[in-house]
Amino acid sequence: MKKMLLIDGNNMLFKAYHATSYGMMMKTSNGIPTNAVYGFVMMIEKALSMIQPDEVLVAWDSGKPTFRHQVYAEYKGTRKEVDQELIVQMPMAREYLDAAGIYRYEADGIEADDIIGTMAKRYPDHTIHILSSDKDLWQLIDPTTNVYVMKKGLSEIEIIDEAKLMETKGITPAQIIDLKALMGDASDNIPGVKGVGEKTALKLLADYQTVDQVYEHLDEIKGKLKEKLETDKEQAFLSKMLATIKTDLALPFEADDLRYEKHEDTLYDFYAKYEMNSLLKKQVKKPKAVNIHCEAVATVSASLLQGQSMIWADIDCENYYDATLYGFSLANEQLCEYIRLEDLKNDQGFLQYLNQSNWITAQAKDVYHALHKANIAFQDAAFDVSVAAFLLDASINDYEKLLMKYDLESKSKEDIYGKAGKPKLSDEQERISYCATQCVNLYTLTAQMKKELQEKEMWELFTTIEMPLIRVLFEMEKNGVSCDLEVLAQIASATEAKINGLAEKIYAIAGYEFNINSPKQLAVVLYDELGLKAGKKRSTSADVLEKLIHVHPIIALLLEHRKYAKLYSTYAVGLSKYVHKDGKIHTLFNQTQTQTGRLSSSEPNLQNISVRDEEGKEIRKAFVAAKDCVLMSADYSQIELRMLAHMANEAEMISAFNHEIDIHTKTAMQIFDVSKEDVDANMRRTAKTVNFGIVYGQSDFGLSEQLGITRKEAHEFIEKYFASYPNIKQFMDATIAYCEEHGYVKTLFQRRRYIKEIKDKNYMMREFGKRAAMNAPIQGSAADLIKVAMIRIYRAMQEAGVQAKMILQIHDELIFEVPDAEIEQMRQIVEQGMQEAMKLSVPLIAEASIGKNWYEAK
DNA sequence: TTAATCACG
DNA sequence: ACGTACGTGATTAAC
Repeated sequence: MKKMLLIDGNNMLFKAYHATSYGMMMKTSNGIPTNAVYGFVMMIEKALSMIQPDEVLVAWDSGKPTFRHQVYAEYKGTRKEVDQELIVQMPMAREYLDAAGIYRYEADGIEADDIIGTMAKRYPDHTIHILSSDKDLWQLIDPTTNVYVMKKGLSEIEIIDEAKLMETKGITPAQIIDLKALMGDASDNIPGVKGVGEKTALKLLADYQTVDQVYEHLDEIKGKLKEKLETDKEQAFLSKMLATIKTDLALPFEADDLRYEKHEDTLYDFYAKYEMNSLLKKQVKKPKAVNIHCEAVATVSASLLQGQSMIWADIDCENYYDATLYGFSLANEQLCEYIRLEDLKNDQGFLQYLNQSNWITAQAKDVYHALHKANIAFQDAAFDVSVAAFLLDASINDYEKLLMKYDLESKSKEDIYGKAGKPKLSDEQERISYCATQCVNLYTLTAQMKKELQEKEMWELFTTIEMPLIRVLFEMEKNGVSCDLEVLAQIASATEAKINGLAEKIYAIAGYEFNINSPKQLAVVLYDELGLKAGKKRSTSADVLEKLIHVHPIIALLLEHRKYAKLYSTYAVGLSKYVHKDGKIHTLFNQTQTQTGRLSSSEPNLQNISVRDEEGKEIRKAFVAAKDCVLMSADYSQIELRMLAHMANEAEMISAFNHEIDIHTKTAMQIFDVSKEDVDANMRRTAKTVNFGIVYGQSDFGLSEQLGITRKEAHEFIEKYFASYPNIKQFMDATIAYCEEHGYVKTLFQRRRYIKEIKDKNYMMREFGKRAAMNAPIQGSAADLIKVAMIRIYRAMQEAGVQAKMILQIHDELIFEVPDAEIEQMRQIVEQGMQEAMKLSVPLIAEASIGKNWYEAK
């Protein structure tokens, strides 16, 4: 017999919401609540795996009030308000069903119960499974129909059948209607008899079976109960009618339409969109069985050393600096071989091949590091599939995701090599087989990706920027930056003392000791113990606390404590853990990480070293130049605003940059309607905030929050801004329109950022999409620009044969370690390289400065 | 593992 | 009526 699963959508979603809405609400990083949908998914997945149905239907209540609602309203007045957090998740739950390929139905004036009742009775040759916590549905139970109830939140399911119903309540399915008629059901808009609960109702039914019988024998009943029954007699019969589920609706679908099969790809996207990471991980694709013959050889066959071959480095999972290289596998369309590290060092053919810039790999930067550590010379790879995949889809930021996206065999690398920091003894045969598989994967991917990059006009970006950049980043990581552990240690101990002193004062005010680093405990102290007025949320973040700084003396102490705690743990102590034996920090520059095309830096992040705060800035004194060298820092002046002026072709702003007018002063003149002489420091500061805000697509509300002014004033500033720079307004509008049409925006170098949120049903998501669309071309083009500059400078340095080294990039800033003798030569190379990286309609200004350490070189 | 916080451009 | 600035990474607390 076929199995049909009928799900009461509203009931399940409500249940899920209330089971998950205690404490901290589950939300996406953009603030969309997802708890109810998450619970809903969990329950449905659970039911699907338990029942293994052939057909599935999720029925929803009518959006418009039904007859039952209207009747009920007469007795009870208006219905209870539903939480906004739940309402926004209703369309999301439907979105999930569509992604999962589960049939759903709703129609005006029809309730879910009646849809379920009709389907249950229409197919006596099916086994019917109903998923709902609504006891009303128990009236549908028969030998081929049972009801599943979620128990204990989301994890357990209880099955109710005829026997179970008799056992627990002592009634038959048909008597459910009578039960409801007597006891009512507030959640289901059934009034019942006032003052009669479940216990009384069950007793009456035990004696008289039905409501009709109860009233026929009313004379046998005594006292208060009799009165109650008499008073609400009409209501009891009305309730019976209301509680009776319809089983004869005309529905525009049949069992065949409900056939269910799992939709892996669309579900993956859904989970990713709403950041349901635990579900995302379970969404594994079935690996394809690939059987590749690959053996370890002493010398690589000649056929693999002609033309383009795939090369996969057999490296473990450690950070590049500590990683172990075992060997390489190579493949072309006919052949696949593996060569051990000790053998390849004697294989002249292979060593030569690596110097031909004709090889293809993935995560080339890691391969460069491995080759370098093994003392093997090499030329750049011709094609890095990891970088290519990232350009085509920025969400593909690691190799496992790449395999997943292209549906290739995926044996986890960690299974073979162990995790970073916890390597395991690997089996050579297993490694060879893994590497061979990846080589074949490279083969599959390369042709496909090359075509796609060309179609999307990103081939130039790929070959002239991203591929050459790999070498530059490799060199920077290898070079590292010297770090003075003594400076860090000094800051650590000084900071620790301040932290302890501040903590004591804070405890004295609070009246007891608590963990100041715990936002939860701190909120209790501030908003409960000290009675400070909480805003919307009981936030303890710095921007909220700053508004309270004059309200209570503890606030200033807390802010200071925070500052030093951060300084201590992240910088003074945190950085020292990354100093290698060579006295240097070797950060990672991630090329395939950000949505906009910027680099990111990690392990440690050297792109967020303190600078705005004077005491924090001291950390920069720990970043020092080698003996007889200086650090040279060169940064672009207002690169994003210049990029915006160029891309929007905004004459007024371009002219300001061409005449070397301070752009914030210029904007202040425009939005305050004053002459240059009348712009004071405060006006310039405001204009600066507006300039930045515009780049981020900020709203008047956001600007008013930022500046501490009224929303109206902020609105006027923005109006003035767009009136002064009309092409910027036009550019922003055109960018959004382009994104809405194509689903992506692009940079000067055709780098794409796909923004699926732009078409989202959810208002907040859509607004976020617009802001991201406005920002990405600007941020991304600036990222393209500095990448070009880095490559040009790297080449110029090679040509000049300097000893100087590029060591850091901080988005609009490059840092070099420069021998004293090369300072002027490098100043020329660097400034020219940055200024001439692109020809824009505004001048690009970059200035280099030097110092013995990073603090001085600014 | 996730949320809150804060450092940077 | 609602909610509100783009892009990152590290640390800590708490589940």
